[in-house]
Amino acid sequence: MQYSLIAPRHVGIYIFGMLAVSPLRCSNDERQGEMESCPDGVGDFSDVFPGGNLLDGIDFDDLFVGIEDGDVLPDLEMDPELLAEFSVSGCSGGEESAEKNASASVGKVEGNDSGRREDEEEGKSWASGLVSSSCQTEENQEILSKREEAVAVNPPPKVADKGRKSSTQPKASQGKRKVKVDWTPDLHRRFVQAVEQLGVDKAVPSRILEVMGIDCLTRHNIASHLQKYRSHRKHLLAREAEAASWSQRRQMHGGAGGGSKRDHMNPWLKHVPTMGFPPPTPLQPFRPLHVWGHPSPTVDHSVMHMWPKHLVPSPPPPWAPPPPDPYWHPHHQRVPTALAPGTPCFQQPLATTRFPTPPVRGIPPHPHAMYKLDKGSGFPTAQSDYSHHPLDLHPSKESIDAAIGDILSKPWQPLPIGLKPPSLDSVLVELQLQGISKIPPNCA
DNA sequence: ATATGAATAT
DNA sequence: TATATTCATA
Repeated sequence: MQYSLIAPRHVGIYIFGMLAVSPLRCSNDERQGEMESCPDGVGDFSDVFPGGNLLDGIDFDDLFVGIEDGDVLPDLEMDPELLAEFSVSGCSGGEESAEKNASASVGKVEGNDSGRREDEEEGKSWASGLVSSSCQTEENQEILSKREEAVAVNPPPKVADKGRKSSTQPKASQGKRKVKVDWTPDLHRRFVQAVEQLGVDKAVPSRILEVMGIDCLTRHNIASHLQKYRSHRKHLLAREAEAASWSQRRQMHGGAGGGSKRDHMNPWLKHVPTMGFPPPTPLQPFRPLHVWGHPSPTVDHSVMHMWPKHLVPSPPPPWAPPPPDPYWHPHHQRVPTALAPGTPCFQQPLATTRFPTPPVRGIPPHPHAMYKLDKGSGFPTAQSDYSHHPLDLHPSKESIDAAIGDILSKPWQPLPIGLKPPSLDSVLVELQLQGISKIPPNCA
């Protein structure tokens, strides 16, 4: 069940408000049939406030904001007729199962009541109390549902109601509250599809909206998401460029196969197999299906498989899945390293045969694959902070010393993705074998 | 007048 | 943090 943290909280808030003024509630009473949003957790406080303490979960500021809004509490008295009307007016009130259909939960009641400045969602974001509305794609597949809270109840404008902006209706009753779109994986997938179909360069909000064909979304929703998408893409491209540059430098200097003269001169190049590194493009092991960016048109979905349950590491080895992209989708991957059994995965590209085991120390195959060794357990933990500089492939003596000091004192280890990192001990042994004496005392 | 996108707010 | 809103401008 996917919630934005905001949504259920506010829902709870208004439920709380309702409880104070009205017996109307989402529970096993006679309203159950109409309040179809209940099964989704709206009425389940244990869902909303896992801690079990209702009061703790309430943001009274928001509550007061809602009350000040003036139309919140009165509207808590919902007219069953409106609900009925709601349910037949195109958006089903039923809740889809969260794991099957992406549902965009919608939470926040907008405080801004000032004059309408928007256009296209006029008449779309009519609200209803504590019900879920859902949007469907052209294929009639339920993709997005906006859950609206206890807000002003306004019947959806009927088709003939095109002449909106009836200036006679000022604002408050216009039920125009915008809702927060939860960009679920499914929704995002459609977004990316649309963007790619249009071409990344030509993809502008309005066109994307068209292509996506989800009329619950507004151009602004898209624009906001697009902004983030582009930002991420930029980030990603920079990373790949950097990785490619590393790869290139390695090729230029490393030479093939057995050590070159250079290898003798540079202890950090010893034992470095030339082809021993993953491709610059981070093909991550246990790659989750939904990642930001492009939906990998090159990925053959026929090789996609369900990771055998009995092979799913439990707990997953810390070195196996580097954070998919900590910059990007933490929301839907709250536990990036935890792989639920049955999670569809792309198979790791032959880590044991294509890449050396054990891995080579000291030279980053990918500048951002950083780990640090836990001195207690000896296990590495993934580093999501990209600010650490990778080691220079061909460092001067000084930079070697600096790097050693840096690595061992932190100690951050740049490692090939998907490979088991060396233990701290083995690093120290290696350094000693190489006659490197400058091991910071705090690492011994 | 309106769509866009960066900046900023929530 | 993710998404919404504002704001400058094209």
